[in-house]
Amino acid sequence: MKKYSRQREMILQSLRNRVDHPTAETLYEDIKAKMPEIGIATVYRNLSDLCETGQIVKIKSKNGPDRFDGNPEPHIHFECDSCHEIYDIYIHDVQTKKMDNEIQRLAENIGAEAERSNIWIYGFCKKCKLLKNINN
Amino acid sequence: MKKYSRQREMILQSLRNRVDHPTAETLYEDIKAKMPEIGIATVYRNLSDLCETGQIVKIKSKNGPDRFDGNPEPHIHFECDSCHEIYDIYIHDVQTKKMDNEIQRLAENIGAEAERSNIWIYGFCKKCKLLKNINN
DNA sequence: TATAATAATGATAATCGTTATCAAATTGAG
DNA sequence: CTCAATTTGATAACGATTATCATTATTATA
Repeated sequence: MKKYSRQREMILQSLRNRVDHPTAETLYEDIKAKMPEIGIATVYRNLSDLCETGQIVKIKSKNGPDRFDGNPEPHIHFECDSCHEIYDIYIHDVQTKKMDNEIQRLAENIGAEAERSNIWIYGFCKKCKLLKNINN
Repeated sequence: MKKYSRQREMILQSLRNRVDHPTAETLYEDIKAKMPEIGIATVYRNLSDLCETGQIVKIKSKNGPDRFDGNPEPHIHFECDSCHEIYDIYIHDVQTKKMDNEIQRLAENIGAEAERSNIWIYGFCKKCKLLKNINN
């Protein structure tokens, strides 16, 4: 039976209080400020647990260590080709439903049943797009 | 200046001759049968090179080592929740264009410019869907 | 509230996938 | 064919993550 732990709660809250998608290491350093006795293994262990219960989401980075997303609600990720920052894109229900239908039809192409989907978009973020235009 | 190598060619062809998405290790074992002197470092090195030139694509697996896809043409990946097999979904030009427009609009939500996108669908593949129905 | 069972922790060793190093072999321009 | 540049294969090193395990924290129950 699963027991409460101060550390797990702290890890969850720390992640939820951020808008970015930190690595386990970043989160560890962050938490050590408030909870100096915490160990890195505890951070990895709980991040895994929280993923399994669906409270957070693990993100496989193109290169470098895994990242974590404190928002389990389905949304789209955008990664900038220039600054490599990851942004969330939220869409309204109508758009979501449309997207889901499209996804479902795509799965049917191979006789499969779609449960979830994961969409990544790559390109230039607002900031880097502007910088690019200034320098040209 | 880039030079030809028997090994790189063998790695590319071996990957292209498969319909699955093998790990570097699997590919290495596969190639050793025909080219016993090849080293694992050569496989990793060339897979990286081939990715950089866009001839193949690296796939970040949810857990376990990276996988490689010999088909650089844009397509959608489906991963089965039950057997974890990865399937390709190809879509026709009309569907692709529609999808691209949708992606472009999504990026505009955060003021970004979409260059590429990557879509993963999860659920039950044809085979596992059938098995599930039989057992219930 | 005290006890006891069980789960979680933190330190650190071990593991895994991948990359770096480097002497020897291969490739290709002249 | 020669020679410079690139690639190779063996293996050491690395970084991220997981496993181990004695100690500590949590919680059900007396």
